[in-house]
Amino acid sequence: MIIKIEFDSEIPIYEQLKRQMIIGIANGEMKRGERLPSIRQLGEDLGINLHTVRKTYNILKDEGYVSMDRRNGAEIREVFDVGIEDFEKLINSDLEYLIANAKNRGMKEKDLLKLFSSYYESFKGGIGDE
Amino acid sequence: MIIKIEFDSEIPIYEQLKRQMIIGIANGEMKRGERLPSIRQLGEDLGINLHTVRKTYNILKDEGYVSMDRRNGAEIREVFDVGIEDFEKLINSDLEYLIANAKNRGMKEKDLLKLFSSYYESFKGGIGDE
Amino acid sequence: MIIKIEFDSEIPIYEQLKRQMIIGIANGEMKRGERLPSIRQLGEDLGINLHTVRKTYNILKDEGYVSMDRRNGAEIREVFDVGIEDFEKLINSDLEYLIANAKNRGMKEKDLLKLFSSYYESFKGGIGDE
Amino acid sequence: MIIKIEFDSEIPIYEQLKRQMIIGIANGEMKRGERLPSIRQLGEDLGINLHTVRKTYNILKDEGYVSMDRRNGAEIREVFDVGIEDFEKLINSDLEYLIANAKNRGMKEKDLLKLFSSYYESFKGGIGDE
DNA sequence: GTGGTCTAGACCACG
DNA sequence: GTGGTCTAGACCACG
Repeated sequence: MIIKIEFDSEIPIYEQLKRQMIIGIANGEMKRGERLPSIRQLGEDLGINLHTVRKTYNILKDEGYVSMDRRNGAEIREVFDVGIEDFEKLINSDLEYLIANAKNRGMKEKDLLKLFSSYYESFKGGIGDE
Repeated sequence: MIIKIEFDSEIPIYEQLKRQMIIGIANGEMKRGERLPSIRQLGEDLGINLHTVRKTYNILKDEGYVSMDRRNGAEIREVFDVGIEDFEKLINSDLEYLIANAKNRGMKEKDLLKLFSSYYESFKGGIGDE
Repeated sequence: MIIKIEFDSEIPIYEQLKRQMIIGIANGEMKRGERLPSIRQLGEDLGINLHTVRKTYNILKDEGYVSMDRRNGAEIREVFDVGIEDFEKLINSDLEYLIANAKNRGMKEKDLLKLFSSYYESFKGGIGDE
Repeated sequence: MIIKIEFDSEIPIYEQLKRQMIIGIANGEMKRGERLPSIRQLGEDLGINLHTVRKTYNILKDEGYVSMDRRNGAEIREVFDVGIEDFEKLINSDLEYLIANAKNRGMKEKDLLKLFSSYYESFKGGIGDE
């Protein structure tokens, strides 16, 4: 899986990394139970500090995506059962703003639904489709 | 239009304000050509610093939603033709992440589409529907 | 409120700090809504790094004890409504072990209950008694 | 006696093992003078490293629960007279923190006492009741 | 002035 | 070899 950090983005590095990993989980590039690279390794590969990688891993752990221990390092969890209710709140607020923006910009409901479905399509075969 | 700032949110105040105004534009609470309250007035009403309000107004101006001049203050523009290309990038990246997250959490495409349409519905009558 | 860090303890500094603050909340030395010292200030006072203090504050925030923002710094929340169910699990496992140990050591139920009540007594007037 | 290690717990394995053995002693599953399984055997049964088992045994020895020699292996001691003063310190600090947390969370003294007694009850018949 | 991010590097605990 | 803790210090975002 290819991860690309934009160093001059206003989105923090740890957040960029988190988002790309979550997308990687959705589209099947990362499987349940799969072992993640070590914090040190990934930091080196991406050219970022290991503390920044750790922060991302810890957030993914808190959100239920990842488990970590000193024996096996970090890995994708088999089930994502943590923080669902927090997620519901988040998605509602994010989605409302996103749709408002799209509508104001003149995007028709039909077109947004199409865009929407094409993303869902691109994630076929990832987690959630078994 | 009622605006509600959560002071202990992790979303910056200027961003909360921006989002709510964009939602207000989408659902018709704010019309094209409508004059916005003065920076000083709005800051006072919301109990926030006027630098913060100015920041929001400037961002809305940069994004093409608002025009500002010394005489008339700020008002909603008649056309939103600025910053479209930035918007395209943003919506694509945000939407991809949002859908990835929803899918990983076990939300079915059908249910997300429904949630999605209900938001679109709630914006009936606002800008973009004329 | 006096906080004392043992630098050669096996309990991490951030955990020592957290525990003492939670005890301070229980016994009324820290009140709901009270402002905490800034991260920098407390780090200086205790002779520890500000990142260590930040870690404690962030944990207390995650556990629902503290809210933080850039305007007011950190403060004790008015209600502690986060993470209750996690706490239930934790207390059960900790309590079982603690009691097993006490019983093995020859401590009688009566004496442990007495110790127990004396702690509860010492927290009279703190949060939870209003 | 059944021991269950959670490999993705944040509590170290040697500590999980120690706690469960101490609980087993309290509830009578392990008796005074009883011989413990060999380090190698237990490690194999639990699927953990034998260094880890050795660490637990050594700690239990240091705390006065277990005696070890080359001939008889490890066994539960007849009297637990070592490390009492350490235990006193520990229980006081742990109990204070536990009760503070419970109180802050809104748990009433009555309910905590009830929980407390139910654990004591569940240990009826173990060591400390003869 | 407040907390947040990021880097850098040392040392430690676990297994 | 893995992640965890702690320190140190720079720069930034928010208000």
